[in-house]
Amino acid sequence: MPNNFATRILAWFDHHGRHDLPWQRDISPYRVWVSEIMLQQTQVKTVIPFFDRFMAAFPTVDALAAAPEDEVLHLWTGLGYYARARNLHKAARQVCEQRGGEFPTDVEGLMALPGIGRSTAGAIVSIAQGRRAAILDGNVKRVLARYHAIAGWPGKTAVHNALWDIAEAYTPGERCADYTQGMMDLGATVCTRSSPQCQRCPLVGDCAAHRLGREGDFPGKKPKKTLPVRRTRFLMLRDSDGCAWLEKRPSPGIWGGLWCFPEGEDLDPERWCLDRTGRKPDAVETWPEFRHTFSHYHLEIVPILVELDAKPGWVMEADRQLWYNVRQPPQIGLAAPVADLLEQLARQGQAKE
DNA sequence: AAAGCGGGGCG
DNA sequence: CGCCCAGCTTT
Repeated sequence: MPNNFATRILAWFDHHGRHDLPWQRDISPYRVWVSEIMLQQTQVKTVIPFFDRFMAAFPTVDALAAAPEDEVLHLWTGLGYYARARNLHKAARQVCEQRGGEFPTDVEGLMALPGIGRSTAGAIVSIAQGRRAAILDGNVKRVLARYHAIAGWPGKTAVHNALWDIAEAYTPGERCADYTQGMMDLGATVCTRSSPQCQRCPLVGDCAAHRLGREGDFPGKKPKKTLPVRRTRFLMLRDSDGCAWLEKRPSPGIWGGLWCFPEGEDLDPERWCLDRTGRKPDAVETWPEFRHTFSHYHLEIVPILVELDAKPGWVMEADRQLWYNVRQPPQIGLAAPVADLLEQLARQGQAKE
């Protein structure tokens, strides 16, 4: 017999939960896994088109495992947190090579795969495999922190552990998949970060935060700190064919595995061009600086367009350097500001024609 | 423009 | 444990 808490969540889910999300069709561990990885740090509305494109390209874990990493990152371009894509790809290869394409069926086995932690493992076990397992994503954290008025920022180990204990206690053995989906839906649509719709909440009668009139105080805020600012130059070398020079970033690291312009704070475009091509640039144009913000610093980027009237004949390292043809874009992963600048270069090229 | 979101890896 | 990893939405 489910506990009272779970009973209310389930009854609410039946009438008000989301039942038509793309990953709720043709449920499988693979589809739930991909959706859960994409949903880390990213909202449902943003994920849906990426999920659909990803599934069309890689319908099975075998298809994903067989794909080149560049293609996986290409389909992740714009979604962010690219380590998620690299881990997804690595895990797919592990599942295929070491387990014949079968996913582990328990939380511990799933957590051994790169990119899968306790919560994501719980989601796969409960939603895809229909067995009892707890999750604790941002939505569930918010619901539980408010319901029990748990003080403190969940990033602190003590708060985190307390929330996990509660999550485990409420997770029912029956209809665990619906309960898990229901908790996520409740957090996403009713128990929202700002302006929660408490009158529509099945837990309103017992919610400690609501009773105190302090919904906004839970969960506790992350201590804020001012982000440092770093500066860099992007050297956009363009040849006579309109192709741009890109280099693959080392992995791990910022934008690991993605393709980017040569970049550096002290990079001298004239010097760089002369050193690499043996000739001076035919035109140099400094574009307006813009800011790109990471989780831990701001990056002020100055793009510098360096034009060559010829096609340089130097030898490339094919694995990590390429000429990007804006008219026939290769299937590779691009850092968001790089994708943006390439698009501007393409538009500029069109205007000239 | 600034704040908030948020899970997993790693040292 | 604290820090490292983006990019989107909300305010």
